[in-house]
Amino acid sequence: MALRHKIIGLLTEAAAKAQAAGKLPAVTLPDVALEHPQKPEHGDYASSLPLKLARATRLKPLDIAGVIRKFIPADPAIVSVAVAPPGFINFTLDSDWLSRQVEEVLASAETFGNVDLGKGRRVQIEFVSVNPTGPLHVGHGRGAILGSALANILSAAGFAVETEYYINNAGSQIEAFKHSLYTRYQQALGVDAELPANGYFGGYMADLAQAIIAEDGDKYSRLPEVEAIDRLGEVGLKKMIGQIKTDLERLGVTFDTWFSERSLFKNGQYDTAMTLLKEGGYIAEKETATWFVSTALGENKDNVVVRSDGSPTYFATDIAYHYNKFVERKFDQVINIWGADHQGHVSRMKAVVGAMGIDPERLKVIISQMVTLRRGGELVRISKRSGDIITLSEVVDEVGADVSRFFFLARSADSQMDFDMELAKKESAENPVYYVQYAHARIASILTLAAERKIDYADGDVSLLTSEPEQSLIRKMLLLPEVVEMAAKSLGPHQLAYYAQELATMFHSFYKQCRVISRDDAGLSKARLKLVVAAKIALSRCLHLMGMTAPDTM
RNA sequence: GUCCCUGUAGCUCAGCGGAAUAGAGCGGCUGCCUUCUAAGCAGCGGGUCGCAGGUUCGAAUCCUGCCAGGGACGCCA
Repeated sequence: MALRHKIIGLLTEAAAKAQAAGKLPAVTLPDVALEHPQKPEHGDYASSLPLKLARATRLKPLDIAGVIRKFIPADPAIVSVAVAPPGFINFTLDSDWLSRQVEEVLASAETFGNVDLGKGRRVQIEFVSVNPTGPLHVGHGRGAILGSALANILSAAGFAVETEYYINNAGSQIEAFKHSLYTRYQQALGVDAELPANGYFGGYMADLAQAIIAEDGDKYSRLPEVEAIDRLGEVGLKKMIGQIKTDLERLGVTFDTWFSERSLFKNGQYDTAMTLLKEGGYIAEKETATWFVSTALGENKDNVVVRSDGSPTYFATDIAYHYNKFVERKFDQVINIWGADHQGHVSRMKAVVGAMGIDPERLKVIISQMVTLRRGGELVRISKRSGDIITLSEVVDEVGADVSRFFFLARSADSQMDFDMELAKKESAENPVYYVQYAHARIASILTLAAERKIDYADGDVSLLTSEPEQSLIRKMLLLPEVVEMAAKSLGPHQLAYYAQELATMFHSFYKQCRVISRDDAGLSKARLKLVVAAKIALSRCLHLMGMTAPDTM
């Protein structure tokens, strides 16, 4: 069990025992707040529980703290429990216990940092899900990286995670794509043709047409137009999806499932979902269209699900899709990562989930805010319709996958961000990405030297690790499980990026102050080798959870 | 007009289930390479936490209003 929970447990029990013994009024206990104090002299963990109890019990916080402290049993991990004004209870970890944790980290190896928050519950994370009508740009990259890191974190937190890309391959945008492609195809073959007004004007469409001509020649031009548009369009879609997949793989983003929107119509789930809503009384006909009456659920307005021409809207298929997620596939929890332009969709989606009899709390939507791409001071437009577009893969070409990932992960999804490629490249020498990876490489280098000198440190005695730099490094390492838990609970992968930097700082500082491989003190060398291996585990876990590489040389 | 996100150090951002002198990186200024990678370390300087009220023993954190920036309000997706 994580240390943090253990201490919370000690406090809760102590307060309850104090109440049972009549030393503390039997008021309802609040949730125990436990934090890491800023000042080292305040210990490793501090609780303000006495302060919170002061009003209800009408006692002085310091007195409450004194009473609770008496009921906290001795624990091997804790050397002291101190009462401090205005009413804190401070816990300081035992130095021997800390040293011994190095062995624990080594024993857990690649599972170090894992926690059992999820208890095997099934979580689906759906992200990116861009219409396959054009290449990915930076904004999509942000969602992709966020989603894949979150998937890693939730797995580490004990959830059974499945990642998914929802392919919107039905609907009017797809029709526009097919028409645009057909036009470009004709043009490439020397036929006079004009793009539809709602078409895709990007240069990549002409490239796509050329690529298809290179493979299949002009065979689609010999078909009747309607059939040609469809057959050609399908080939184009397949190629587009393939390109998206490749771009994502370059960033280390993969999916367990590529889910087809069309399948919802083939297997009848679309009809089932609509029937379900109809039976619930949430469907109404008005103005020749069919509406989901979201106003009945407190929404601002109703939404069309079936247009006057009988075709379903995007919202309608999304309803069916969520029916599929919750009812057919029975995910305990579903997380959707959407771009900022979809935020208006969140509340009605939750409303509709509730209308289908599913607890809306099981659906979490993360809105990743806009990314503006810059080159120095210059803004780069990323519109898909206009020809002027910097694709995600171009960004990855320039700054690399690791840097891209770290830059996106170092910000919470809530805040808009500028992605300045100039800066990402220019700063590369002083980059936090390299700072963290460098720590890992330095350890690898130490281990190489140890191997060259044939040092066997299996019998290293970790109890020798008592100095301040050593203990600080251990303390920081031991926070990884807490960070994983926090990041999983708050769905905030950025916390890992900050922690990784702090951990690297502790290592670099230790490295400067403590010579690991020394001819003078073989015993200490062996102990420190163990420490360094443990730190390497913690660092590489961090980097891997973020989907980054942990290089041995730099 | 309604709704969502943001406003913290020169810049980019953490912190926002309230609590002990507000943090990091970059940039600026000082020092530090005979031994495991200086892509490093140690230190200095830098803040009315957008503004105004309110709740509280205690607010960057919670509530209300306002201001500023971005986004959404389609029988597009």
